[in-house]
Amino acid sequence: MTPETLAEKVLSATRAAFADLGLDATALPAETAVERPRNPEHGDYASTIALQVAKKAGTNPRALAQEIAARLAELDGVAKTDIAGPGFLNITLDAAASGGIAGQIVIAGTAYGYNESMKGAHVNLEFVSANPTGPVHAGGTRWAAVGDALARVMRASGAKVTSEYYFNDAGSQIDRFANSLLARAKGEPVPEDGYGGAYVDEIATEVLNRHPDALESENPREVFRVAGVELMFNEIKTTLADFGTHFDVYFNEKELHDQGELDAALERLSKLGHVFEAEGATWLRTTEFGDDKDRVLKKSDGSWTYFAADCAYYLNKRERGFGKLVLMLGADHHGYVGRMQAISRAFGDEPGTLEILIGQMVNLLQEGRPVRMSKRMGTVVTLEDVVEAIGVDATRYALTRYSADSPIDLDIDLWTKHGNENPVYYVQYAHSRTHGVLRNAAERGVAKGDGYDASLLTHPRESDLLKALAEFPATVATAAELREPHRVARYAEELAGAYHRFQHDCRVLPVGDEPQTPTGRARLWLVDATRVVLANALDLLGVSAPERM
RNA sequence: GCGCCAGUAGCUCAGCUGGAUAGAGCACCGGACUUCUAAUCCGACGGUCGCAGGUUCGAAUCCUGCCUGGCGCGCCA
Repeated sequence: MTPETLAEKVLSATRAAFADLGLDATALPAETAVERPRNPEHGDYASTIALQVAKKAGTNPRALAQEIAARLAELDGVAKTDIAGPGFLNITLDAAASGGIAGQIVIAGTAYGYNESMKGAHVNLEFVSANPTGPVHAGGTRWAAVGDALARVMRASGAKVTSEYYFNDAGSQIDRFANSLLARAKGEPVPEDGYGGAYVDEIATEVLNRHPDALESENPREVFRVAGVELMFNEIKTTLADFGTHFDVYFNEKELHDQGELDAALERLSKLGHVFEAEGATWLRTTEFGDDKDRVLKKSDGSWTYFAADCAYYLNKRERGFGKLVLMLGADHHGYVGRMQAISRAFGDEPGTLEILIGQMVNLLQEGRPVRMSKRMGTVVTLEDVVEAIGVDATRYALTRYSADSPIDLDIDLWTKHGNENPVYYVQYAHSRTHGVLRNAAERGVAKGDGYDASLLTHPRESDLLKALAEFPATVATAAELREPHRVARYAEELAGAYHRFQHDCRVLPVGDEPQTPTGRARLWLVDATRVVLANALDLLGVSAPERM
């Protein structure tokens, strides 16, 4: 029995109790969940439903819990029910009922964990979106990992997700980039407002390799701009691909200009009555929608602002049919939240149509000291640098195991350790151990068989492991709903721990020439189920699941 | 000044969107290798959940105020 089905049974038992007691059924929630009590004396699962609804229904929580418990106790699979404290409902399952999950998991395979909590949602998920003026830096790297994991987690929860990267290869940032390339190609220092760093030299050299006559051409700056942007962007794309992050759409701001979409957006906003002229410029009255100041769409010199393109891009996404737009920004851009939300409201969309996730900064530590980052000095830490230092798996894992709300101190020394202090190894090693057992079983001709007796899985380590395995779909659903993929990583660590403890205490394969026992066979199913779930969890994070380490 | 985020064990962080005695890893101390890979496991130590109020059967979690730290507040992109 899964926690989900048990929760449904708790709810229907409560409904039945309400009917029999003549209570008002409108006090009942649409759905409920059971939790795993920390204290094993409190059973396998606990429900607080009686505490939650008793007051609303005008009854005593303990008495109500008693009624619910009596009905639950009659169900197949429920071994025991108890009432504790003010009205906690503690439920103990039969070993056979909780052990069945292992077989279900093995059969479901890679599909286990899939849930439909976001079914029907059509999501546009935008992240990274760095302009091609330099390599992806540490902050962008965080989103490359978290955004990709979030896309996977949402898809595993039934949502249709398009991952998208928005960039501009024509703005003044790019001009400064082009000027920097040109200066370095001439052997001059980069301009005051230019970009420093070794990559600028490398790109400049590469442009010269491809266009040996670039400096003598009619418009050298233009040659460097076009070729430099292309080289830079290819490098970014390659780096992201090597990192395992895939984008469905690379969207260029230029397209909005070329298609006249800024004018269209302006017209739409004007018709809606949110645009006004002042000081020679055209403004959007974003303060009407909670922004702290109104924003300029068209400057007094007639040119568009970047904000105007944001409006057009928003409209473009909505017209492509997305009902939910998720935008991931670094904390250094959180000042945009107010105006971006105002765009959404100005177009008449419901609150919640646009969701903006803010990720805090990433600091790199080495030998306990912060690695100072400065674009000007060229000491910016890039995605490639981090990957080179600690590898793709460790980087992705390190960036996805923390809540986006909290700043990360990424300790290079810790994440390069091949030991249990490094969480990614802890999880991957658990996975590889399952393969080890299954490999040994195969070599010795010990078969898992077509079925097993779930009631034999009664060891505390076995029931802990089973309960952990059963939680996976709910973890994925919660991670998707809350946009918090770090929950999957934390879950994987918990599951890995439960497995390590199980394998330590519970012998799976026969010792020496002893025959295979029914318990051993049931355990083999449990090992296989753990293999499936660890692999699925790591896959959601984009981290590899090695069979040997 | 205003806004966003954070403050939980010595350190790094979880805490299942209000539940039972607040957890994990690291560090430190003490144990388990004749192994299914010890990249593991077990035990011990360690807390005024920033502070003060409030909401209720019940608060680390929700509300208000304050303190501390990070980030941000352009007709820049």
